[in-house]
Amino acid sequence: MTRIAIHDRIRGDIEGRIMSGTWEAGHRLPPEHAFMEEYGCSRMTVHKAIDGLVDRGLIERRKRAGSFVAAPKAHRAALEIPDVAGEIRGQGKDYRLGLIARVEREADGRDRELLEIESGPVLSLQCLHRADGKPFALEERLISLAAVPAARAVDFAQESPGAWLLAHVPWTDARHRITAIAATRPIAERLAVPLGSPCLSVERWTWRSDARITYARQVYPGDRHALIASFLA
Amino acid sequence: MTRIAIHDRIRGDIEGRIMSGTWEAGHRLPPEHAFMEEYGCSRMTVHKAIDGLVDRGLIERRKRAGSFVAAPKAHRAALEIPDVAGEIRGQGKDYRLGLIARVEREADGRDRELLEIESGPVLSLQCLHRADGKPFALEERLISLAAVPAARAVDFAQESPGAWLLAHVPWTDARHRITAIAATRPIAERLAVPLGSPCLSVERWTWRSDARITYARQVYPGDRHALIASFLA
DNA sequence: AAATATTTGTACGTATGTATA
DNA sequence: TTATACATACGTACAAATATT
Repeated sequence: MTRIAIHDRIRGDIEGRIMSGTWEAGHRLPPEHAFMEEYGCSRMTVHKAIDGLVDRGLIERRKRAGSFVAAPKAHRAALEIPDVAGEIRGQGKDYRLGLIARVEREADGRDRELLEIESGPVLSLQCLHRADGKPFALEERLISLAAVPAARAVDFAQESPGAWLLAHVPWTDARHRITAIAATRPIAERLAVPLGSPCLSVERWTWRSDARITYARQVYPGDRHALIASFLA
Repeated sequence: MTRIAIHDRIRGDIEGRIMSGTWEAGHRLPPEHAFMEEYGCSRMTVHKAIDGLVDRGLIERRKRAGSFVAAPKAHRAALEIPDVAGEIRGQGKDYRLGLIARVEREADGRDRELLEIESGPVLSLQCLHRADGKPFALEERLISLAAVPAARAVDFAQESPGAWLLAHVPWTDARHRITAIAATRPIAERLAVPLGSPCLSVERWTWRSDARITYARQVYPGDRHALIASFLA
C-alpha cells in the first residue's frame, strides 16, 4: 500500500532540508535526474514535487541553471478575516446582529470613491455585532447594487452582510487596510467605549473582475480584539 | 509558438467561469475527459490545470463524484510584514535606526514567557526607527541567545534587528498579533505623539523548529501607519 | 448487500521545446 | 555553439474511492 504519494515524500524531504537549514538560501538543488535515481521514480514525479515548493515560494527554478532554494522573502503572514458572525460563534459566544441603518440611494461622492463607480444605486448599511450581548464590532458597509442586485431583497437584520456576501458573491480580489483609530463620538457610543480610546479599524474593498462589489469598515474596541496572522508557507 | 501553456489556458478558462458566476459554488465541472476533448489534450494536462485551482481553493475534487466549484471560504489575506528598514526605504525615505537600549541578561519571568524558554541568556533591544528624521516605529525585541548566539556579536546600532535576523536566521513558523493600543507615556515620548493616542501594535513570535528565536513588538503611530493585506489566491 | 461503472489520483516512459551557462 | 536542465505534453496503466444499479 503506497500510503503516501512519492511526490509528497520528495517534497517533504526537500522542505525539511530547507527548513532545517541544511540547504540554505541560494543552495542549488541536485538536478531532477538525481532525484529520479535517489527515489527510483520518473522525472515527472520529481518535477511535480518541486512544483509544489515553487508554488509556495520556497524554490526558484532557472532553466539550464537548476533549481535553487529561494531567499526568504519579507515575512508574509496569512491573515484570517472570517465574517464577524462566524468569528463570534467560533468563540462559543452568542451572536446577535443589530441593524442600525439601511439606506438605498444613488451613489454620492463618498460612495463613488469607495466603490470606484461612476454612478449607480448603492445599499448603505450600518450594523453592530454583539457577542454575548456586548458590542463587539461596528460595521459600515456599502454594496454596489449594480454589481449585486440580489442584495436588495435580503433582510440584513437577520443575516450579517458579510456572511451573506461571502456565501453568495464570488470575488476575485480584496484589499484590506488595518489601522488604529481613536473612537469618535458615534463609535464610542455604539461600542460603549470611552471617547478617543484606541480602536482597530479593518477596511476591506472587494472586487469581482473589475467591478467593485462592496466596501466595509469594521471597528473593534482595541483592547478587546486582536487580529492573528500565522506564518504563510 | 505555443505562446501560452495549454494547462494555463484551461485553468484560466475555468477560473473565468467561476469568477463570472457562470459556475456557482457547488457546480459540478465536466469530467476531465470532457476537457480532453474540448481542448484536444491529454488528461494529465487537464488534471494539472485543475490541480492549480485546487491549490488555490477554488475547486474541490471527490473521487467518482467529480470536481466541484468550492464554496468561498472565509477571507484569507496575505499580510506583508517587511522589516521596517526595508519598508521605509521602499517609500523612498531616509531610514535611520536609533538604538535606545541593549541589554544582555539571564531571562527573567517576562522573557521566559515571551520566548517560551526555561532559562538561558537573552538579548533585549529597544530601538526607534525613523523615516526622514521623524519617529516611525518603536521596536522592542527579545532574542534568545541560546538559539541565536551570533546575535551577541552584531552591532544593532548599525543594522536593524529585524533585517539582520531575516537575513541570517531561517524560521519555520511565525505568529503575529495585531492590536490597537493607547500610547503610554514612554511610547508617546519616543514616537512624539500625544499620550493616549491610538497606536498600532504588531507583535511577532518566531520559531525555528520548536525553539523560539525571537519576540518583537513594533508600535506605530495609528494615524500615520496602516497595514495592507491583499487577497490571498 | 454486493457488484459495477465512473471519475479522480498517481505514476510510468517518451518526446520535444526552450532558455542559458 | 553546444550541452544542460527545466517546461510542457503525450499516451498508457493501474489504484482508490464512491454513486449507481
